[in-house]
Amino acid sequence: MVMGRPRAFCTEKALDEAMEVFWRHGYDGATLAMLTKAMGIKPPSLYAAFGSKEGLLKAALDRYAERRSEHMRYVLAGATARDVAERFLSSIAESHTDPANPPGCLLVQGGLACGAGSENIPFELAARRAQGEAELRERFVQAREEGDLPEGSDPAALARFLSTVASGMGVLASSGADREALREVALVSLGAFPVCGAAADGSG
Amino acid sequence: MVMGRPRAFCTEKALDEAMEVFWRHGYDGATLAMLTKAMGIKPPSLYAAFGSKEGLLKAALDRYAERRSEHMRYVLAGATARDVAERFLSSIAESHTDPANPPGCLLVQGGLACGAGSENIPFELAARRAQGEAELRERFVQAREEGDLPEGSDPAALARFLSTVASGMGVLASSGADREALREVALVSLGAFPVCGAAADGSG
DNA sequence: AGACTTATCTACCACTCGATACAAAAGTTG
DNA sequence: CAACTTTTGTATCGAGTGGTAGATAAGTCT
Repeated sequence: MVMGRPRAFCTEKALDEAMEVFWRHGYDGATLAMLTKAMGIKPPSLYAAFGSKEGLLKAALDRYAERRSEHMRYVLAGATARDVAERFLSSIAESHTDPANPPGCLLVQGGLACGAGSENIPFELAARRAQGEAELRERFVQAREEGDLPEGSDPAALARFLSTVASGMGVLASSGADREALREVALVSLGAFPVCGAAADGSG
Repeated sequence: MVMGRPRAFCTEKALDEAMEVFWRHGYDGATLAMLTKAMGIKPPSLYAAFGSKEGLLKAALDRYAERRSEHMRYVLAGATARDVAERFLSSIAESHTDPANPPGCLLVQGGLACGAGSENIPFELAARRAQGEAELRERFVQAREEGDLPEGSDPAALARFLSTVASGMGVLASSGADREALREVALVSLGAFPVCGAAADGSG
């Protein structure tokens, strides 16, 4: 074991609590007092473990990404591109209204606009959102190579569309929309997805 | 004319400047120092005119709503429901990437999550977003009565879908996406909209 | 003119922000 | 045991927060 006094709190548990605070109040709205209270530790412990408030956010985002990667693995394992889209949208509808978490998506709630001194936070969150979109895009590129998507359809555009709807659902959920409302949006959105074997010429 | 010393600044101009600050930094991120500097006035003048920081936001939101109502009048004047959807989405793509304004939508950028003392701000913004959705819904209800929408289609669901995509496009634009990207999303989204005369049974 | 009303400016309030200095505590290593 | 290393709690730092007191300026009223 390493030398020195052992840490008295569980890093993962503390990160989960911090994640919830950031999720509910955004980066700027989350104060050190909120965070330390939720995590059950004092400021010096927080700074020793995570370096700064921004470092704590990044650690929480990493943990958030771990959670989401499980969902994405299931989503990307869909048999067809349309399956993937369906899984993606319904997964978003469920997770964004999971009563175990604050409503919406941490990557959206975390902060689209921040004050002086935290201008890079929105970029950080945007980069993480873009990663999810990239995963979808790669899957759709593969799908098209396998003849699973119509010739005229654009994998990148479809991935961006789904990512955009997911962000919108995050906004909707944070406004208090219930799970059924998000499912409805997911269903309508799926109508924009090209059907395997059908034409996608944009005329209908 | 009313008695007393006349106001030395133009309320509308000042509100436009305040709007931009809220738009770019969000409610919590916008400080009094930023606001007064942008508006070209001192704190006492701000408080005399708008009562509080929250009062200033609401006044800016009212002004924002005025601007948007012009767009919505054009959008709702579309001949068919699909016309309305097309106008709505392309209008959003343009306005959310208008170089004259910060990217995205004030009603989204303003604050989805706020800190202690401004918990009601997200509700305020959500209510204003919901108003746009309601306008679309009423227009689609009318469209369906006029036989302009297929029997199986749900006006409320379509309005909510469009509103959700608009929010998502706001998030996308605030991440730095260019106008062409938003147009692409608008085009794909339109594919989810039922075509007048076609069936809408959700089977494909 | 002089009373009255409203706006503006300087200076400042109490408070909270993120972050830290310092010493005591709790372990490991020799 | 003593030397060393790391964490923890108390107490606080300087900077910035939203908001305001009080004096002065700039108009209208009689």
